[in-house]
Amino acid sequence: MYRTKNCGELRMQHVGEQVTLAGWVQTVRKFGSITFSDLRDRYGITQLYFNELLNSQLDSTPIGREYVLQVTGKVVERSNKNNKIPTGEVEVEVASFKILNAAEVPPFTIEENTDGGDELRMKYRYLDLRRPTLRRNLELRYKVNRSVRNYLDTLGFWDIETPFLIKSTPEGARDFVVPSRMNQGQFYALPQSPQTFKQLLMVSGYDRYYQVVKCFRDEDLRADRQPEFTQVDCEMSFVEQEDILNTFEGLFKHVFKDVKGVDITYAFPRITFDDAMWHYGNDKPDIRFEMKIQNLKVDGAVNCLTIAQAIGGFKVFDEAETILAICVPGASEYTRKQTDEITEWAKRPQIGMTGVINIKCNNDGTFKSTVDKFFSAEQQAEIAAFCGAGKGDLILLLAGKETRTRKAMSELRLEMGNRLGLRNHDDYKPLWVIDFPLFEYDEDGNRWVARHHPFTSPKPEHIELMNDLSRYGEIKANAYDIVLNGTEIGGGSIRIFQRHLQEKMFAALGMSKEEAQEKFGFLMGAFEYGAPPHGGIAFGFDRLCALLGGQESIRDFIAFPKNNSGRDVMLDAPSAIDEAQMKELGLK
RNA sequence: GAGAUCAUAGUUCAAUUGGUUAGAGCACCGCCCUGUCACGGCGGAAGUUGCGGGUUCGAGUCCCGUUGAUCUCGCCA
Repeated sequence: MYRTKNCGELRMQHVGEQVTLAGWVQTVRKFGSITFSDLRDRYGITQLYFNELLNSQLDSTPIGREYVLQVTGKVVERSNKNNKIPTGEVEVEVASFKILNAAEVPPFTIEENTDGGDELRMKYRYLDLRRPTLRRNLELRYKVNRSVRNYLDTLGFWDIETPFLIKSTPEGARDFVVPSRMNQGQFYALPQSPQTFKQLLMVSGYDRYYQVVKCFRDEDLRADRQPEFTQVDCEMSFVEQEDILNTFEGLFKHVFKDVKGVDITYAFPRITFDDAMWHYGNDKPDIRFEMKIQNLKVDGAVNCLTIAQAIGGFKVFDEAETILAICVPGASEYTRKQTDEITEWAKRPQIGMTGVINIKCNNDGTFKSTVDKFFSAEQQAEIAAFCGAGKGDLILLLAGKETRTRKAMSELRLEMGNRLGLRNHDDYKPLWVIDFPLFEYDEDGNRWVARHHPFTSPKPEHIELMNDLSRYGEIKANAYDIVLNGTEIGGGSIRIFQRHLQEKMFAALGMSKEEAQEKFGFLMGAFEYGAPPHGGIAFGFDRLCALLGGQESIRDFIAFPKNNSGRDVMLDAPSAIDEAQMKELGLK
């Protein structure tokens, strides 16, 4: 046995015991004739004490950072205790030690706060993973995983694996493909999700299925996106939307309680997609703070009369399709510099507005705005009243095309939430967004596409509208997202389970009968052999872990992540393959 | 496909309007040190300023190109 105890477990109660530890040398502190060293493993850090005798051995066999060391000695009470670490009351007085493996000097410090940059840490990921920060993240991930499995197991869900080498489909994200050697010139695709398989499992009668499973999408990346990522994929039969929302709301409450000790006792708020867009400008509202969007004018229709009554006419407002406002509480004292900063922020190409109008509702009841020329004090008071602004508040207005302006206002709201410190990551405010549109119009492709995916069922009362192309935009789906603190962490739908409706759906998406048969014949065939009503949901597992860990980036919650360009900088993948391999695969 | 920011010692950063021999912290190496735990003291080594071109008497600094990184928009059913 290499060790009798680990580096995190020794306490006062162990004083006097003879122990053997094995781990990595974190630091060496030499004092002439005695030496202290910290030994680290996954469980913690234990101080080693080399007395005068042992110290001379260190001269002949020196130890350095990250050496793998085995020591045997007696646990003793420290004369100077360290209350910063759990083992800080004791130390091991080394009687003998053995270097199990020497180590090069690592390229960055392996401590709580490393001095290494992202790229370097990725290249030496196995070293970065020794740091307590990363270790805690992966531990959290494991606990979330276990908690999810425990909950679903209790409810009788079965974990069933589905294949990774599958067929490429045209809809949705770009597929990763894998050439087939035995079928030259043909390719498998890696699944974007196990969607069709889990539906087939429902047809097979496995009415409660889940899987913690890798999914693959060949799209451009972000801090919270990886080319391969993990989903908690679930599906149930003989359920309605209500059953699914209740079941998985329960899952979230369980995980929050289990992993974070957070008790959410109330029912998650539910908000329709339309309301979310109207009040927050997006379909994943951050409801940790209010600051709801005020719709002064939308698609040319004026809701706040005053804004159409500018003195001598105000071109910016008159010509705008949409005018939106938010009321920033307690910000009326913002300086010119601060409001300019906000304007500059809105003018960045990613936001794309030409400016931000502000009205300061001063504490003395007066108004000061960038549009004093166009609106009298009384008129500004009316606008303030419409926006629900009181003394001391700052109203920010954006005007322009509906889509762009709403999107920009959504971003501005979040930005102001950040500036005011209203987005505390310890504050968990989950909600359901429901009643998503079934279709959305794809401007580039000049066609209607499925907003969720083509297996999503329209609301029964809206099926009729599928016969009228001009009303596609009105059709709502039995689709829902779960949103946490402004991030979509899961989404799902009640599925289509009848062949005729599925055919109708494919036709609505502009797919010919032949094409639908070729791509999804297996699914429609299955629907002819007794498919039960079913529906499900999938959660972005990496994102959920990052949120629970209070971080933006999912990378440090994945043991071996890829960088911004989808590269594994440790392996240096992807890479070229040799000529012979190419030939064998029929690629050359 | 696009925008922003960045690239200088092992590492994290600095270097004034373009001006002497490119500096500092940490890490590393050597010597000293019996209670440290961010140990301390003294000394030392360490650089093709990502790469290629240009402007200039002179470029880490300005310009063009290129490669890579981070964040974002498009994209991600």
